[in-house]
Amino acid sequence: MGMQGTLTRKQREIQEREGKILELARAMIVGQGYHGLSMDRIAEALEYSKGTIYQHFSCKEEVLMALVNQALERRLGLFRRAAMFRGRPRERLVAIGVAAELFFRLYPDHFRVEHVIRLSSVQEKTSDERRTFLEACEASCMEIVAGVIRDGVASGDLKLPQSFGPECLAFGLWAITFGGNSIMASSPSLAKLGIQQPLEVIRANCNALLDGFAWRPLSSEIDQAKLLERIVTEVFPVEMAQAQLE
Amino acid sequence: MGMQGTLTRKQREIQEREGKILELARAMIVGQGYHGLSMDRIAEALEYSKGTIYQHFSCKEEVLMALVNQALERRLGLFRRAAMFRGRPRERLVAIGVAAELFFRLYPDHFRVEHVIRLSSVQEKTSDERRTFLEACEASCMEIVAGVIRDGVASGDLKLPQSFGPECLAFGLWAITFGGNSIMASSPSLAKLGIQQPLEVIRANCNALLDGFAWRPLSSEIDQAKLLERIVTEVFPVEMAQAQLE
DNA sequence: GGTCATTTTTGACGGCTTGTCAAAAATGTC
DNA sequence: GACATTTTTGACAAGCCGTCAAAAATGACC
Repeated sequence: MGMQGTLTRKQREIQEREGKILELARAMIVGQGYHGLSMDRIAEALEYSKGTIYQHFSCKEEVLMALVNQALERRLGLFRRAAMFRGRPRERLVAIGVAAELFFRLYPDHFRVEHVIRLSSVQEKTSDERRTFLEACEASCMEIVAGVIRDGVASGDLKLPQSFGPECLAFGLWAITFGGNSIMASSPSLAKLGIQQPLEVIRANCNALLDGFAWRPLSSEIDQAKLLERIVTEVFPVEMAQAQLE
Repeated sequence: MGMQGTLTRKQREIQEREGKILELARAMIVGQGYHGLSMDRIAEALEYSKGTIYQHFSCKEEVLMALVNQALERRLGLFRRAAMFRGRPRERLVAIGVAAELFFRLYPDHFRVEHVIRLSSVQEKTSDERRTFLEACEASCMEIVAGVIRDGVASGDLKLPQSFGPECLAFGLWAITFGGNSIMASSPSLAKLGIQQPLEVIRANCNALLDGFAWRPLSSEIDQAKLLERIVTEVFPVEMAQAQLE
């Protein structure tokens, strides 16, 4: 039997099946939460036996973790592109903020899945490999943001207090966006609390946080609408078109 | 049979048992996550039959929701006390920040439980009563914070941009603290990412956010150590002693 | 004390889940 | 076509949730 690429037909078949499993698993989680993810039902729906499914993933948690890895990888890609935006450091950081927002709007399923895993007890049963991948993604994201912040300091636009490293500010932005998105996803009555456009509010709060460190140019010194326009057209033209449709 | 208070002996017994169930359930969740919470094992450990447990809570989710209600009530209490701190509005807000931090440090189990419920699909199966209680707690917390912010605006210390209500700022603070705590609880390698003292970092970021809106007095104009000292001794003397011991 | 309606408790049960593993089927090589 | 290897299968053990008829405890009344 001839080789095509480096994989046999069988191996390709198996890879394809793994994709189908993950696809279905994500739909299950998004539809009915982690509780709704059932290995039995995956097997039934895909018309394989349970044993076959367990050949791919040694347990339920492993399936979830694989989904999370996909999600983190995807976001990391958006961050990487955003960080390459041509502009002053603070503007590049805004671009990363747009990336985070796009991730949430475009792939809510991915965010949902990430949200689920932030209960340890799930992580504990997963393989070292996937766990270290997760840590690596987290570290990379952090590094991208901290890098831009360092650029800001280097360019003289920003001066951070003693004992408050770039990572600390990166953590603050991370906390706002992750926390904000989490609350959005889990507190359906936000509008009743007076928050009509949570994503815009998150963006404004991030801006205020940066203003708090007097990072130049201040948000008031920037034409926000114009900047967003530039970011979208230069970095995320395709994604934004997609987001518009929803 | 005489009455004592307004409850019969039996009714008191039942109430006590409910307490024990919740206590045990919390320990299970904290120890092994939501997945580790088992009605069967509760019944076994408490030496009652399952039916009896189900007399108290109609399903697993209801148990979890009861725990969350306890937690939210507790935090709301801390917030209420903090908001009564005597000082300028911005200082009162710092007091609320201390309350949030204390809640996290003193009752990590409660936070953990709250964290678990922020995956919907759990909420869906719970009773209306408990769900509305949760919403009410959330609304009260929001109202307390927004109230202090309004005081800041009224006193002239703070000027918010058009179309950015007090609730929006409250949401920002909520997002930072909830997001920060969530990340802390689920990302054990924070130190590797350069965050040694996450709680202090959260506090600093909150301060920066307020500085971003130029809320007077700015954090640089305040003797932070002294202010914290005052808050602790005036509002949370007991709690702080407890926190110290850990 | 004894009777009896009401409340409370019990645990076997059905139906679902995860994860295992020996046996069966498919595959590929010679 | 025979044989070694890989892949798939599905019955199985063990665990879970939630139900419900039957059993036990309670308490009011005589």
